[in-house]
Amino acid sequence: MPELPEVENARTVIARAGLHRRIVDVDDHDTWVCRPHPPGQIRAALVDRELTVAHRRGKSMWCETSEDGPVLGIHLGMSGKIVVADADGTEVDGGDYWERGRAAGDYRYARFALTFADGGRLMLVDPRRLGRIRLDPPIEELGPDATAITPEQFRAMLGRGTAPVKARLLDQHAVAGIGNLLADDILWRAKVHPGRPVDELTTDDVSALLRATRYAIRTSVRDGGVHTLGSLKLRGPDGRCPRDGSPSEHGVYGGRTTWFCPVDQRR
DNA sequence: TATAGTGTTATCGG
DNA sequence: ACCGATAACACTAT
Repeated sequence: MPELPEVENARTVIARAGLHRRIVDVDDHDTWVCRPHPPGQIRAALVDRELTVAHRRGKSMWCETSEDGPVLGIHLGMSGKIVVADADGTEVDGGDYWERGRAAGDYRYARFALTFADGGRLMLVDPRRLGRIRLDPPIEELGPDATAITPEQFRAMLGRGTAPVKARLLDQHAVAGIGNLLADDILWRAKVHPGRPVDELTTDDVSALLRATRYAIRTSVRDGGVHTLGSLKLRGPDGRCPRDGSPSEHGVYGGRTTWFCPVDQRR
């Protein structure tokens, strides 16, 4: 269930195991995941080419292809994973990132796959089909990547409007790469209430939010996931604030369940 | 058995 | 036109 760190891991899986291999077949029959492309369109565009570079911005990935081919956009959605397997189905890379209880070689949720000349495959495995594969994705519509955002860009991103700050942090057009758990961690760390309208943030709030964003993104990427974030302790009916031990509260902001400390994070 | 969910986007309303 | 809220997508975990 990817946040930015897991997407970066997936990008490295592609970079390690999916580049410079001739594509001989493409399974693009899932027209929901591959929308708006009709079946066969992505296949026709990729067969006999290779992936040459794997990029990431926020939670979106894209690969350049050989011979001035199209760009292949990959988004993992909420349940997608990249798995590279050998011709016999043995996982070569990405296979350690998997839900419990799956039998080895069970690719029933592969929604898209590239087959290489040696029979190996690169798959988007995605039970919920919330992931997305498309040609020439509109990367330029994304905000600056959360790992590289400058203070000026950060201030501009929060800038105008009446949106709850949590909703703005989740807006991939404003800043790319902050998901629900990272947003809660950033707000908790900065001691800002998730429902505060962005145009009511003080200069100190903005500074604290920038520092918290830097910290949360850096440490979660370093740890390979968001599982080490302190704010996770806020979640659930028995959730408590790791700083002061007070019971957490929750609500919906920006359409997502939000857990916060009512003592630290006042309106 | 019922409900919520680490994401995005089309659509609707103000 | 801009901004924000909501539903939908399909399956799993609790």
